[in-house]
Amino acid sequence: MRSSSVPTLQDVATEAKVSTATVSRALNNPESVVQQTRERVLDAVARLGYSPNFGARALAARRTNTIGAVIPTMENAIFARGLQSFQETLSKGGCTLLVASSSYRSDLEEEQVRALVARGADGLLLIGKQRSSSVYEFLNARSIPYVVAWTFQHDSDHTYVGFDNHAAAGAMLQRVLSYGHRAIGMIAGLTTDNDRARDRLAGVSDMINRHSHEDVSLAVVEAAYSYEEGGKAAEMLLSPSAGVRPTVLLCGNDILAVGAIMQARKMGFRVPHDVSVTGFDDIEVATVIDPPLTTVHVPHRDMGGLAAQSLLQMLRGGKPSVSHELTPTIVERESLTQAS
Amino acid sequence: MRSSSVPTLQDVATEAKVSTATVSRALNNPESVVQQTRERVLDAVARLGYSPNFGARALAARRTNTIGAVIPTMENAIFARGLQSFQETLSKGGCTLLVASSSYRSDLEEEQVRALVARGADGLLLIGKQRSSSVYEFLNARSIPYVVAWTFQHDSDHTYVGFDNHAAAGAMLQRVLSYGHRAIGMIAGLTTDNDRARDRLAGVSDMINRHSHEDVSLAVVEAAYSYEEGGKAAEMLLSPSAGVRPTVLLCGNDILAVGAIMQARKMGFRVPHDVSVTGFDDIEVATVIDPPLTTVHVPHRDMGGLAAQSLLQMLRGGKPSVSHELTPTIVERESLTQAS
DNA sequence: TTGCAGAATGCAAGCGCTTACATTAGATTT
DNA sequence: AAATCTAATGTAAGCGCTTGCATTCTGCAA
Repeated sequence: MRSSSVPTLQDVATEAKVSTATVSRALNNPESVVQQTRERVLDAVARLGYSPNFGARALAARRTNTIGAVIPTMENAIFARGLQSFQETLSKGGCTLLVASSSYRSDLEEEQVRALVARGADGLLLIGKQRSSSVYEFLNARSIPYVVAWTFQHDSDHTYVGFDNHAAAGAMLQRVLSYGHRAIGMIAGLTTDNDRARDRLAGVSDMINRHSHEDVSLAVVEAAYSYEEGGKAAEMLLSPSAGVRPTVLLCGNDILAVGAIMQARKMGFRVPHDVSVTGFDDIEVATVIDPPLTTVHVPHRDMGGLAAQSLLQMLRGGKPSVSHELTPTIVERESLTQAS
Repeated sequence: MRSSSVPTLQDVATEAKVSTATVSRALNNPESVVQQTRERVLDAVARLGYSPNFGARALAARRTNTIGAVIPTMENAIFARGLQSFQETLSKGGCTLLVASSSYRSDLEEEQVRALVARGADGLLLIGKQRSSSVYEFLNARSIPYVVAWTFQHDSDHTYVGFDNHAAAGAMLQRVLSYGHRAIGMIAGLTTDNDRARDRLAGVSDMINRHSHEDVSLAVVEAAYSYEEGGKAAEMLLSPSAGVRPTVLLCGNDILAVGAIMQARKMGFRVPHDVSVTGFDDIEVATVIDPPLTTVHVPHRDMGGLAAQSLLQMLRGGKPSVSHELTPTIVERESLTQAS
């Protein structure tokens, strides 16, 4: 072994008095090597402190056992749970996860996709359905499998593992209506470059149109996904100057909802007595805030797990995986009550 | 170009009618190639949709321009801000960030360190000072530079970019005492495998010992870093069966503090009137919760930026970087008031 | 025109690993 | 004991890129 340097496969081979091929096999495919040899090799590995060179391995094997995920943000918990189970399932399948974030910008997303692929990602997890077709072309040209999650679409060329944001938001609106609310405020996520936010907003407004005979009003404010922005949006909707004051604030996700609740309180409103608030996602904070949030529960863990399984399967079998549609449910806690 | 396959450097070279060396230079070192050639090459790259193979590049160049970071968790916002600016600075320096998480377990941390290095990380960001010396040995044997962040230690062999958790927590305790509190409750983070949590706890209790003549009482509960656990801990400390009821809850971080505030409310206490609560970190939620949290502000962004700079410098110059000690400050908002 | 320095480019040797194929050793049969 | 088969191991050819060194251009001075 060249002193002062990192040990290579060759060094291990010399140390164990076998060929590099045998070392490689002993490491990657242990049962193809006889017990005694295997021990000699592992011994040498330990003695030398060898660890394989990822680049070389990737180069030679033409695969990296790495899956990439491009998520919009790591800054809040929205994607954490789903990603966590995605990762767990992947790792059971012998794959590592590489995460990149796009900051909700599709140009950055494309860049990150390329970066992950350049780093050798064998497959990709993409969030949401809105992106330039060049991303798909790029991936297809390299026959890199991918799964689109957090959303769902019928009759598509792509593999989806997600749910219908439009329908789920519509269902929540119906629930809200059933509580007697007619003055609706909605705090939507920024709809630019975010089809989930857009679908949720559309789900609500489409459903309102269906109930138009009931004289329902809708005021919408868009807000970036942070507590603070949620609060600001709530302030706009609840301030006296804003016309008819909503009796309920439907929020595009739980972060916004929590921000809204806190702001409503600061303004002297009691939640839900004076104003109801609903969320979307059902992340941890939804159960902790006072009042506990009535929200749309998204089966994030299932979604992550299924997405990973699909990807793994596409990697192994090469067969085009089928889409999975999950169904969110409404979790009633205490932040939604009868219109006052 | 072999049809149906991903284009390689060779393909680009052929297409541009130059050698592979020239293509490589045109891409990595543009000024070493004459304008006209460069254009021909870039043209060919675009036409072919070429993107370089990371593994091959790493193998040949013996560097990846990748920095790894092993953080305890991605699940909450504690590390988000610091990591964000770490990333930004890195990317200005032409490096990519690879993140792995250790789940607050040092065996996993070691594993992740090896994984990142195997993936070709040129340098590493480590959180906290507690880890097996074999990690350092491993890194040193491979001469991989690393920076230890989120903590600080004088006279150490390692490069630290962080702050003195012990002192900061002590300072907060002093502030609390100055508000007249004598019955102190502390909700500490889990101290196993977490030196920051341990230092903060020790900072508080050491400071109390210094004030022992003032008859100060301290009750401690440890809790995992989640709103819910923070709430449970608060419940234990505030329940009537727990002996003398604390008039203030010092929390190991803001997440715990928010959980504690919410729980205190549920139990019918007014915050801060009946019980004060303090946090640590000053993450976004601290400003949004009601009442806004009095907490220790940690200069996360500076810390991340400095850590990245140090690493970059060690990578370039090879010179051992110096440690940086940052000073947290106490931000007074509304959750801490006079003892009742 | 010739010579020459310096810039631009090409050549080719690896980087550390995997894997098809060749070889050898052991077990089994005749 | 020879022949045959199979399992274990070795040989060596790349994988796609970078880079030291050799070669070929330039432009300019002599």
